[in-house]
Amino acid sequence: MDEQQAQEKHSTLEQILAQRKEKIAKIREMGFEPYPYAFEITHKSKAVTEDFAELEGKSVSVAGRLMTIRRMGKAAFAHIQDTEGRIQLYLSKNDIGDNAYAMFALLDIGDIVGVRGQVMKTRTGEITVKADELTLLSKNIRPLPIVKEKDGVVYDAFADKELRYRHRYLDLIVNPEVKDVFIKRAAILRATREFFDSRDYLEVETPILQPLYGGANARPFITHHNSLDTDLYLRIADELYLKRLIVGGFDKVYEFSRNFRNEGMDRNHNPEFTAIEFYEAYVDYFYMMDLVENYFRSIAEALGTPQIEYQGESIDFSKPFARRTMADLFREYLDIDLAVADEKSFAAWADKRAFEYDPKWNYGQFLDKLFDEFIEPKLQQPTFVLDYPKAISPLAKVRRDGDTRFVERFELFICGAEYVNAFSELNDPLDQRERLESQDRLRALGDEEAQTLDEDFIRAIETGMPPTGGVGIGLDRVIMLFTGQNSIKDVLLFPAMRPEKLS
RNA sequence: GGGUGUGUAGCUCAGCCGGUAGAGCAGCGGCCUUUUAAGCCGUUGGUCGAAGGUUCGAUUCCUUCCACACUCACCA
Repeated sequence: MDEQQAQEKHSTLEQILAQRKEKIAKIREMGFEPYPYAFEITHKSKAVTEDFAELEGKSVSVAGRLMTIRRMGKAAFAHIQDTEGRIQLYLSKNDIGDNAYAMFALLDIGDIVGVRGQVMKTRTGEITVKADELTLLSKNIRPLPIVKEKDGVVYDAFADKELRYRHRYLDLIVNPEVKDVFIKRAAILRATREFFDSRDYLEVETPILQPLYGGANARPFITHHNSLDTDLYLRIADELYLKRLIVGGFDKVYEFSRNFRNEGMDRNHNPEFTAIEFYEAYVDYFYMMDLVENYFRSIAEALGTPQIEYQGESIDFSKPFARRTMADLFREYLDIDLAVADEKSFAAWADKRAFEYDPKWNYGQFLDKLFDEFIEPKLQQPTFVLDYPKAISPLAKVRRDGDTRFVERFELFICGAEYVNAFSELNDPLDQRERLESQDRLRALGDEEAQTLDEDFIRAIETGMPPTGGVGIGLDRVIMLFTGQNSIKDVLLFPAMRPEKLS
């Protein structure tokens, strides 16, 4: 007694851990193995409740994590939770035997158990497995957050976002609705793959470690290859590699691309995120617009939700998406005529509206900033925005009507946020070289996000790339949209966090 | 980077005008064979995010720092 037992009475976290380790020893002394190798399950919790009519009185074998325990001397009720839900257990000393019941007395919320027993209904009508046999499958030593619930009201919810993100396993255990988001995420990825596979697209994998980074405007993560003694970059996009494949003769390719961008983090940005890029030879951006529209429609259908609510806006994917040119939108929202506008007139306009700008901005930058500030938030219903300034789109073909200030590029906006970026891909090698050289010059002048000149990519284009339509979609945002989440952290299982300081 | 807010027990939270901390759940010891936020009796558990400062005295006031959230900027 005395010292050790006095110690055991304390219940700081460390003491709780010590107590539970002691329980493991006791359980072994009683002849039970706290960490056995397997357990045969006949029914998931959901199957027991759904098929109750058939199963009543029959023997089933279920397993899961103990989430509630209500002991009443020689009998107890408990709930176990498995992937699909919860089922109540009834354990009585008579049925499982003195020894197993004594072992059960040492169990805690968070332990994983298997039970074989009869399906029944309790006096209050809850479907329950009346245990004949109890098997401990894994003894927990670290206490779970205790979340209680009554009549649909949750008490003491595990709500601290930092803890939820850092210890996602706990979040998944005690906040079951979190699971649904990730199940839906998987469904969206599956539907995406089916969408492209069924259209004869080839799924490909291209390097994540790249000697040069390109295909987007962003700062990269840099790493080092020891045996090559060379720096490599984590890709910011896979665009330039997919185009090489188009050159190589794969006419339709797509890739789920985990991209890495060394930039700010917020509700819409995580340093690593998932895009899908797809390229198709012999088509232009009009064709791709139709494809993208069909893509969103097919995802909505796959999820069985042709209409969704997001941030207070009702979106009906069965309706056609709006298509507006930049010129249109500037005329409508800002009363600016892009055909005659220039830096001076933009500046004058900005002065009038007290909009802060950098006098060094060129035509393209002005247009970009004014669009972001004044037009983007207005685009709530799905809207394709067509024709971006050439200066900010070095990989897109200029407009076919001869207005060389603009390129054939579209972005898709929903609820004021961008989801898709696409071009009629530039396949004129001379033009391409010029544009990337001009990006290179910008970078030399300190624009860290300007694109790099990748000679091998130029060589590929020089080899001859067919006319091609290309699209990138930010999948995390698509998932946010369809799961109703407003932070990217809530659709990533392990969002980026500052490393935890373990003192 | 700026602004706002938060940080107290394993979890969820109180703590007034400064006098070194409370509750519920969990834990521990009991009672209890149809409970379900089970109940009842008893009980342990805290470097009050960190470091300074003011003060006789700081969880409380001030400063700095750290972490997180929200937000703005930057950024797809």
